[in-house]
Amino acid sequence: MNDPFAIEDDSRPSAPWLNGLNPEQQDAVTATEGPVLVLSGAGTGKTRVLTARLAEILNGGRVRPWQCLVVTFTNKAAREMKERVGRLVGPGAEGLWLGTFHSIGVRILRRHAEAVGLSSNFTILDADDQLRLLKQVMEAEHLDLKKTPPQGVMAQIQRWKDRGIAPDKPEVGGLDGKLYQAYQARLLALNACDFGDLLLHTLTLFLNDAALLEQYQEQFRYILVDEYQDTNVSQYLWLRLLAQKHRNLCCVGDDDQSIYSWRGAEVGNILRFEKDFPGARVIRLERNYRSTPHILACASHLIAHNAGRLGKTLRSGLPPAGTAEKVGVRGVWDGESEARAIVEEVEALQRAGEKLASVAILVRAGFQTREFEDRLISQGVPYRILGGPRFYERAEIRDAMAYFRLVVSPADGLAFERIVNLPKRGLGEAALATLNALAGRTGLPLFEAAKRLVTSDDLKPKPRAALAQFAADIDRWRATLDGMDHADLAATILDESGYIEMWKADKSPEAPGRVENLKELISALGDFESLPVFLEHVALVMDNDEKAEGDRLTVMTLHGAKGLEFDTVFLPGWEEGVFPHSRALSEDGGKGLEEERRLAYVGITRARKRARIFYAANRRIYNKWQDCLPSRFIAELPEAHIDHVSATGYAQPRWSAPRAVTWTAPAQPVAESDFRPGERVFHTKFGPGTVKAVEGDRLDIHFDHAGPKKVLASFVEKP
DNA sequence: ATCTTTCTAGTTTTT
DNA sequence: CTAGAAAGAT
Repeated sequence: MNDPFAIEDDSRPSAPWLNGLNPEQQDAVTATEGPVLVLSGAGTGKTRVLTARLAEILNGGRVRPWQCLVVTFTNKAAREMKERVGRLVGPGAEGLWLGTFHSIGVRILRRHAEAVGLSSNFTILDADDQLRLLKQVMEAEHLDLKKTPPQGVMAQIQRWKDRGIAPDKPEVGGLDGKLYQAYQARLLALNACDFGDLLLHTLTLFLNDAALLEQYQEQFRYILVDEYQDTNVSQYLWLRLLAQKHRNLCCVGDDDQSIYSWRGAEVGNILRFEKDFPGARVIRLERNYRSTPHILACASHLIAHNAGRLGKTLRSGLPPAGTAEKVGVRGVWDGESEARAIVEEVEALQRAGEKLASVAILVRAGFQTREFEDRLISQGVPYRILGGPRFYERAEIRDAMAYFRLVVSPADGLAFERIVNLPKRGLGEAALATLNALAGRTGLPLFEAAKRLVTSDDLKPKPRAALAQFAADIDRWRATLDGMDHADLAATILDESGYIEMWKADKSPEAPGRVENLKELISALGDFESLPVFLEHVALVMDNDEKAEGDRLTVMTLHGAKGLEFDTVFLPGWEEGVFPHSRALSEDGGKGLEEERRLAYVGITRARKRARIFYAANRRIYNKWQDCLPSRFIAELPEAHIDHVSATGYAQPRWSAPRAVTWTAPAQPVAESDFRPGERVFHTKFGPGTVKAVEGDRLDIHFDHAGPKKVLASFVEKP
């Protein structure tokens, strides 16, 4: 991202991190004192500014690295930042507090766990464990899990936690509130935290202990926050507390790229920054160094339809290039022809010498990847699909991890329950009920209770022997924790427990893959110093470093694409109901629609050179054919910057390089005015019918066999 | 205790 | 339609 228009600041020759920055960027880097909000549009060099700012602060020699706190949202962002800061500042960055909100939260919480009723070796539960725990709580309350779905209750609990509301607050009420309290009590009893707790507990800690808060406030003289538009209330409160003393808080974000409100993110945090931090400076980064002017114009025009923005206008910071293509908008017949058309274009790009790694297909929802995968396979185009179940979320990995967890911490009841009968040991409901009763009566962890239970005659001989064997195995493995190499131990556990054998014997098609994953898990373990260190890492960093090997096309969701960029981006499925998604449309007050529009904005701005939008006239959803209307977002694009070719033929195909692509209109182009109510027509899918009403290019047709439907005029022919 | 049938829901998912 | 979960059958 070199800026040809950058003004070199000669007065600071000793600040190489300012080299090549434009004036706004320099401003954002050097305004180190006081609250600063950096509104950073897509492709405006945000990460660079953040790193340079850090270099500015650290190299000024005013502070030690451990007095700086840098918070990111993803582990990936934290990793990248660490790397870049290391390169820019070198050993001067040693000791910096840099990490995700959650990892920083854990770090603080482990030091002061007792103050919130935990001990410092607490376990961190993932979504799966959380839900199982809540189910147990609800079953204990004799609730009908069908009438009150645990997922719904969990969502409410999560919402409270996201908003920084502890279970004892007055806002917490109703059945959900009661369950929240019970769930939280269970977590404490298990010495466990869920993700929300990592922030909520830290918040409680600070609020209950003014001296401790003061200590951290004093320590963090400079605070930097990335992706500020994605913070939830709890994170916001956390930041506000910590920044109160020195007020050197710099938040970087883009309200137009806030796409996680359904996960608790509050755009409001960014919108009200100036009110919360009086005297805050707001710096706008609007020079985009990524996309062509056509792409920028489309993105800006589209996002301008949202109300309640802070307002930014992206301008190109790139030297003008006369050859830029307009943003392509293509109407196709159905999902299959959409996949065919896109893959054809991909192949043409490939022939023209483009790298597949610089091309992406960005879909709204996961199910859309399927038709592309089919087509890419049949055409032999190398691809990777991102966003499936993540490595550490796979059942076999979680099972194996449960074994490790139980060996490391015998009190981990959730791990115990998960694997006690896996592989099958003949320990069913009856045996577990007996065990649970004992654990409940004595207050012992399940594993301890199991050891006691097998000394009695409360179980039948068979399950009793099985349970005794299981407990003995776990204890035996634990005994070797210190002496044995941890990767070897892990392999031994999976072998001797019969777990890996279970999958090897499994005849289902996915079983071999699971065995492979388990082997990968063992080898990944080698990179860590011990089993406990590995478990902590996995709990916080759920992703497995994607090895982006070979030249492959990427297929992923729009959400997954945030922060990435590609030369060419294909955006399929721009139809009402798909994108914007119907469920987002039914949300209150247009909020959902605006977020969908931001998602569209994110999608378009991923493209450097080429963006292609597709919409289909028909789509099969749950095996039912539905006719679709083009997304309203298409109408919101500026005509001068798009090149719209649809079956209606009202736009000229201006297919710029690569040339090899031919556009085939699925039906005979017919001018829309040609149809009159009462006229007989023929539709390739629905057969013959009679026009009932004409609405622009949409026709209400009563089909002889298929009944009444709304279809586009372009897909209808005169008989 | 485990296998089999029946039912239901079905966006996005940084930690 | 179809995957996953829960209830019923053996």
